[in-house]
Amino acid sequence: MSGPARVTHASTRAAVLDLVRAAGMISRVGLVNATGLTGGTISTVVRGLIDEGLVAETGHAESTGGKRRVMLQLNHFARYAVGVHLDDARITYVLTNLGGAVVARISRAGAGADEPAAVVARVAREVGALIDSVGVERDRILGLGLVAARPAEHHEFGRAVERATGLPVVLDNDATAAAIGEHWSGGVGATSTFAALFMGSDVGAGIVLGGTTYRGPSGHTGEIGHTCLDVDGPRCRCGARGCLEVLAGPAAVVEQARADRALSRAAGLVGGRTRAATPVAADFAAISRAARQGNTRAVALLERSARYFAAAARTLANVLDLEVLVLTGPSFAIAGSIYLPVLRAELDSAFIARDAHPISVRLSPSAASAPAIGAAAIVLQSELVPRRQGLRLPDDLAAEEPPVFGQLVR
Amino acid sequence: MSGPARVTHASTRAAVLDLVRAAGMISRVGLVNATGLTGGTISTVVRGLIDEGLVAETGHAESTGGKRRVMLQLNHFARYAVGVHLDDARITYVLTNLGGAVVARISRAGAGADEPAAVVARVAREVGALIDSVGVERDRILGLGLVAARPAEHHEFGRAVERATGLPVVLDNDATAAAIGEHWSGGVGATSTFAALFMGSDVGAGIVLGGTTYRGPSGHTGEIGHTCLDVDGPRCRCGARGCLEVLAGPAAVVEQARADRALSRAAGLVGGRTRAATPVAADFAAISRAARQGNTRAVALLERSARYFAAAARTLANVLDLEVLVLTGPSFAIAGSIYLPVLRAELDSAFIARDAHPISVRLSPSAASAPAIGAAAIVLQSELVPRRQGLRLPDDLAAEEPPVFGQLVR
DNA sequence: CGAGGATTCTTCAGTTACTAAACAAAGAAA
DNA sequence: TTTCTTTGTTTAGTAACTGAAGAATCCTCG
Repeated sequence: MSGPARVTHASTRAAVLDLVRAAGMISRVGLVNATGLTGGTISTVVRGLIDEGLVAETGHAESTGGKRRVMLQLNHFARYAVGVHLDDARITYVLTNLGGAVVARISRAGAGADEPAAVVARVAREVGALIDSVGVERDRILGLGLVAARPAEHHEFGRAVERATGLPVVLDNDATAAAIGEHWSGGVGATSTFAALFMGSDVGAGIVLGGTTYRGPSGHTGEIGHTCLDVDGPRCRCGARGCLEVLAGPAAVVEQARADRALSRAAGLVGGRTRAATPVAADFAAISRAARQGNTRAVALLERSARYFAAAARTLANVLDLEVLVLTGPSFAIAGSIYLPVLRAELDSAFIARDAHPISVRLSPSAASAPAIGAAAIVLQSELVPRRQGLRLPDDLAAEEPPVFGQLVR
Repeated sequence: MSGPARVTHASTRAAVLDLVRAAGMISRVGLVNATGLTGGTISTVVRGLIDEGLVAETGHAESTGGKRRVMLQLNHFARYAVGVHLDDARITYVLTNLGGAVVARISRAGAGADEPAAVVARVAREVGALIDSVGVERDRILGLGLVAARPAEHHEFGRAVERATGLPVVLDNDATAAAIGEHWSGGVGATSTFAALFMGSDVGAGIVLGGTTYRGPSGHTGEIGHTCLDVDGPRCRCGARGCLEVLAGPAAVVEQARADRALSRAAGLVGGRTRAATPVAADFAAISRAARQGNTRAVALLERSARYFAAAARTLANVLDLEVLVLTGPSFAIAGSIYLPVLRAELDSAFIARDAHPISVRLSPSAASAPAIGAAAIVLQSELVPRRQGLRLPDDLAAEEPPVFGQLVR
């Protein structure tokens, strides 16, 4: 069905553009070394990028004995992207520039049980406000990334948002988005193999292998919430026993805290007896606050959870031969300082490939908005990187194509 | 450093060749549909393959209203490859043709504590005998795949084998090789995402994602032996607690059986009190035999192990969104019938993406020699598939390049 | 200050791997 | 036989490279 298969100019252009972005500032010779292409090719590709206004020449480097290199930089404010993260507890909006830097950011209460149509209208309104707040022309915005825990359920919603905002919409998983956000924000090498451990209202992992995000055949990748950590443990909603989610997920932590009268009172848990609309995230935050203020029962509770997370992270690292593990998402934004040392200790002492290469465990510098930033980054990628690379391979089935994430809807 | 970056004719040629191999028999039009290339391109690529003697025209298909399709097939006996699997207990040799079909196969005792030089000489002799047994000319053999549990330790050994046999040698992990063997032998779709759960003297998993084998940045992929299944479990040699290997690996099963006097006697365990040279595999086989003959204690022991394996397999499937899981390796060749139903039940009831797509769990039809077959398949791949595809990307470090598996040494 | 080397960047002819489209060949249906 | 369908080949054209020559810029040293 779809178009030609050869690796066209488009992919080279995207690779060069991505190098310029990743490097921050680089010369044509630098691009020659980094890509393996010849100077002539780089010359023409760069000229095209400059003509489009995506890249600009910005001064010169020091001479190394001959002509000074002309330095190139991304023209950061040439294009923009919107990222929206639908969490149960909150909806986070960011507007980023071409470099993935956040230009504007707002956060509002979650949608709860509102009518879908009302939510669409609200999202469109809030996206409009976000854009207007910095006065960017609409035609400079490449699109809108919409990420959530179960993106497949938001397909129609995405279509509606597309109609309401007039922006092309890309759907994806929030954990995957968080990983892409980390990758895009630098800090992790361009070809690195890493996972973003995500904790929001639920748990997941975004996976990037050798610089390429891995989504799996049905987009259900990185379900570490259902990593088995006790074959005889309590039963999980997935049907199995002893999953990370039931043992140590945010909902489990909150439930355990609520069962502890003294802790409930000290932390001022809002959930209490009654099942409120979106209490897990709020209560988890309250427990984390209590822990940071030295409440030993809160600390013990979170450290217990962290030990389970550490075991799951180790499993993940061993299976995928990870180089980097980043903790992101709203819940890690709050409680990361408690989880981080526990995970680090586990992976330093028991990562199987540690003799071959170290594994770096760190907390995202922007954990709370990482999924939204990633959502915007996906838009940037899907606009700047070619849709499919390489040959289309068989399994010619695909009469009814499955929903594809991380690509523009329609 | 290394060569050009564009996707050259070589990769298309390899893709077409691989399609011919995978399909068994296919027409040019079939290749057009499968690749997305035009008829003209397929025409010239196929002509090249026929000229090289790798592909042959073999009759016609029924007409569908017009000219009958000329069917193409791999010229199976145009080239050969040798696969060698170094297990602690046994060394397995196979000679396969271009299609990956086993032409000759021998199996000898493991090397134990023999001198490396002696082992090299022995391997070279036995490879020679293997080749001579079917009278294939040396120059039709593409190379020798050498797979083992820790391939990095066999680098020098591989060089020596290369010198002794005169064949180019490719090193790789045995679990990865087993996965490639399964992939190559068909049964698993060309673009499928699957894992080969491997049990020999130890435990591992070979991973193929969307048709591409995943080796990780340091080749330490699929270490499911160190999947955590009990955060408070017994300590493992990797430094952690409750790893699959200590809870349910072959060595653990054998140890548990030896502690059971009645079972030891019934199964006739050779290990007994003393630590013999390579008893684990033999004893594991004895336990499996006893279980198949209805010994309830042996059955209970293996089923207990299977439950742990099932939990680890579920974790793996959930993280990678697997479509297929194949059990391979010598130990599954013997005990697969006991493990298979337990794993199947677990994944049918608790695989998180099961609503999106089914996961098929099956036993390899050639579990015992799968790693050796895979080793040969790696040679076929590394000869017929281009080294690197796409652009070489940055992280320009790599002054001292790390050892690369799955590619020819030198 | 100006020649000569070093380095960076551009230009341009040539190559490769494709596509598109016309054409030829072979069989089916009428 | 004529006409249609399908398969496969040939040919001219094109995109995206490479390689090599040349232009531009800067440094150094007499």
